[in-house]
Amino acid sequence: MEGSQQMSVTMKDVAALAGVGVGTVSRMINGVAVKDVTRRKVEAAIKALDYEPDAAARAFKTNHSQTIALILPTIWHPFFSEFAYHVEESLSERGYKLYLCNADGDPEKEHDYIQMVKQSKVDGIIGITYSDIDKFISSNLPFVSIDRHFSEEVSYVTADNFGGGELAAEELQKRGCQKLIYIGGINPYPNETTLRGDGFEAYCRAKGIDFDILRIPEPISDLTTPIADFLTKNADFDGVFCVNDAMGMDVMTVFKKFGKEVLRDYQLIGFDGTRIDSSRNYLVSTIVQPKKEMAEAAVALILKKVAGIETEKRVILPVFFESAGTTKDM
Amino acid sequence: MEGSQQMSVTMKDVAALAGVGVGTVSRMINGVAVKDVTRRKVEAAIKALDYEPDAAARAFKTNHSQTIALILPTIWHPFFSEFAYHVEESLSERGYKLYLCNADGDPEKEHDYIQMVKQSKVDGIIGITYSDIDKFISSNLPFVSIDRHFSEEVSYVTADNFGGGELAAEELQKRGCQKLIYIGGINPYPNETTLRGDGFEAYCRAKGIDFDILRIPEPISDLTTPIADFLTKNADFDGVFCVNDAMGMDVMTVFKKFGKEVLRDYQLIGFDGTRIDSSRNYLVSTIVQPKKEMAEAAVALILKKVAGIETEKRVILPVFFESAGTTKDM
DNA sequence: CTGTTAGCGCCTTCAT
DNA sequence: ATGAAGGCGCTAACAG
Repeated sequence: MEGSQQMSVTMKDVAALAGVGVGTVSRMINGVAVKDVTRRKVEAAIKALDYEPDAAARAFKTNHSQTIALILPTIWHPFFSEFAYHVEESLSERGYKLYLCNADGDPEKEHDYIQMVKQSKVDGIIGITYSDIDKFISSNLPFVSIDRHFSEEVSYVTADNFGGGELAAEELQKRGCQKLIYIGGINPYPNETTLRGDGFEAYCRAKGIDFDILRIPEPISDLTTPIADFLTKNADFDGVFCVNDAMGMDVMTVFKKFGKEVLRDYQLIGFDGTRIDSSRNYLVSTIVQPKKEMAEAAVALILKKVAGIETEKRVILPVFFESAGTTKDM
Repeated sequence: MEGSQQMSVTMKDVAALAGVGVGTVSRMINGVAVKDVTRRKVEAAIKALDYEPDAAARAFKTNHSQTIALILPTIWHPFFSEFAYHVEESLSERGYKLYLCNADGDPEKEHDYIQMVKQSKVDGIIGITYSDIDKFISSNLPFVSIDRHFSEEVSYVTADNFGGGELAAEELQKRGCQKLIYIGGINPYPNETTLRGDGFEAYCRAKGIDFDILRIPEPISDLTTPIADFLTKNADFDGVFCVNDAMGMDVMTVFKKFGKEVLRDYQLIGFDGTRIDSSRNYLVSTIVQPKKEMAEAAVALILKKVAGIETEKRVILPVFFESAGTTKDM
């Protein structure tokens, strides 16, 4: 680091020092063909002046900010933070920046955010939204949705939720469970997670497995009451599949109140593949969503759209099972 | 939503329709006093045209992007993601956007990021960096550090780590522990977390409590070996304090291999206050860092600096204890 | 209080 | 392949 320049040095300064026109410098920066001797002169000037292109000016001029907005319910949740981690990594490798937007599941906040990022000339949006947002997305702003099917215009990336539900039922069955139950939420905005229960149900029916389903209306403030109700009619289960890991952990806590211990009285499988760290174990046995692959697929899609390239309408990625202490070893 | 305009409408269009000069429109947007009748005309025109100011143009012109960059090791970690959540919330309330930067603890990536965000005219940086980064921060870019003391120029926000260490020892003692141990890491870049062990040690000495300390060099790839070594000399402990919750969970796993069960054979307190969700329980008994308050303090500091206001050099926030299943009830 | 105007740094024709 | 010049949308300084 030499002396820190007071005023920022512009392309004009570089051009002057190199004895060329600003157009030439601009072309160089943008990787357009330039004669070799010229290139060297300009490069020397850039280094001498410690010139850095002004990203704000370029964004202004080109209407491209090299920025993608990620809108999600809350980064404070392992699934979203892991997903966001991979999105950010993938974007930064390509020279893109990331706006982080927590919408808290609030449609109004989501709308405000979309307005805000539109004004900021973001190049595109990756969104995990559980509310009805599609009408706010103008068709000319590239948008990729996660876990949510919008109109025909919008591409989306999702894990194989239906297959994951089937897989969960199968893994419980393989471990000797006789009576399975599924516990999930239900809310007015349909989303792909509903398919987890559907897959579970389909598998049970196909294989003739005894099962039952509990869908609790969201938002869920109290889990104890609905579960207590449910247990009066279904106390004999020995295998539990929950719509996600967090629910699974809560369910275990509630079951314990009713004298049911995991492993001793039942086995449990969650969904997501939640862990607090890349090097640590899953919190419960779980159907793992391939978050890294999903993130990379989302980034690939959005950048294609930014570039004006036609993309596939949807990407469905496979899930897999990981045992982690709430199912028996085989 | 009316028809979507093809071309973006500019201030000039608004001015023309309202029959005023562009300066007037600009002033209005920026909240400068305007005569009431004029204001109404302009507001009408804005609504009629569905005008939105171009944030990129403003950033270009003013050199302020209303954006703060948050640089942290990885968002994929509950402490950072909770912290980031509150930072984002606090910023968005004030009309600021947030660039999320995962540096992975890599000094070079941190450096690249600082370059990148400088070019993008971010207004300031909030950084949680565990590497030696201060030399890259030019003094004219507002910077607030978390958990890390840099030069005199840089303000920082931190929890009371020393007091937290004392508190952990006290809570273990109150619960009847006779022989305490501390387990933490140690690395060449000094940071505030070291104070947790120091506070623990100070309390034990002051109260005449039997204790021992294990500091494992980072990065820690294997916890079993150092703990096995340590246990040969210190098998009789009944209270454990870990530098953070994640370490605490790992330590419990290792102890189990050696036949030591938490609660039965020892009690354990971690640090951070890790939970996967705002409505869920802590993963272990823990010294909770007030992440929301820390985030708000960091935002307040950085925005003051952006505004050119003198700020306090450091903010130290109090911690508190929360029991969650790895300590006995009292 | 308000209209007019000069750029901010860069990209992009348009000639050359 | 390159230099010159216009203008992106906005703010701020200046005149009125």
